[in-house]
Amino acid sequence: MHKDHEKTVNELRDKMPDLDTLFDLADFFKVFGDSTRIRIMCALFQSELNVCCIADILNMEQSTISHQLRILRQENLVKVRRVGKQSYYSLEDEHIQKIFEMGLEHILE
Amino acid sequence: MHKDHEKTVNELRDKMPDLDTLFDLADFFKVFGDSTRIRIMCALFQSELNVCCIADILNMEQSTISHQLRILRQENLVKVRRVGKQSYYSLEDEHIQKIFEMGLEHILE
DNA sequence: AAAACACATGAATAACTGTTCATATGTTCA
DNA sequence: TGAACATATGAACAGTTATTCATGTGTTTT
Repeated sequence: MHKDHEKTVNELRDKMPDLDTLFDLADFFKVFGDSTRIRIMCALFQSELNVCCIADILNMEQSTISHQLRILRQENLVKVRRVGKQSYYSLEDEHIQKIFEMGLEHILE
Repeated sequence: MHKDHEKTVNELRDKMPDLDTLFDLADFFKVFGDSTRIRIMCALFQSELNVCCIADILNMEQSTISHQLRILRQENLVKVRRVGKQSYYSLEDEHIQKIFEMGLEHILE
């Protein structure tokens, strides 16, 4: 390894975001990397929905949906509104839809 | 389950993208969901780099980087340019940086 | 109060994923 | 041609993750 190489490496490394930030970012995208969660988010683009409704739409078990909603909650992608027996879920903000759409653009090229 | 509920469920289901598309989308985001790959992409935002250079920047083994670059290649996120012994990697398009930045925006809120 | 309902959650399991080690491929240079 | 170098790749292993089943919590209804 020459001096030049070493210099470039150090410069590039310094310009990168904190390691912690990049770890958090990976964790954030990890949430988008599962088809069940993607489908849940996709359903929520249209309207607020309760758990059993989501389970019906995706044709999956209520337990599965609940588990995945917990993960979406933990990463602040969805919020809950409790009304009696039911929990109504909706998207936290519109970043999510934009990221979703950019991904869609990419794969449809 | 009442009629109304069933109707809503069917309507929402119909408005969603194909299941195949959503699977592909999840696979696409899966690539962003690993810190090593995120760091590789992040390094490539700045300039084209060869494998050992990336390994140096991230302070990881060459083999690890090669394996992850293969995954990035398979999802069309990076492209390679061979020059003699070296393989120079760069980002396929600027969607990637936008998605990256949107994710960053979200987690820094 | 008891039954019915909506949802959450812990444990178990099966499948997947990232890293490492060893090694193979292909290129340059002496 | 042979040694050195850059990269790629297969196999193995450890760690992670999604789903299912069983059950718990909390709310409504009768």
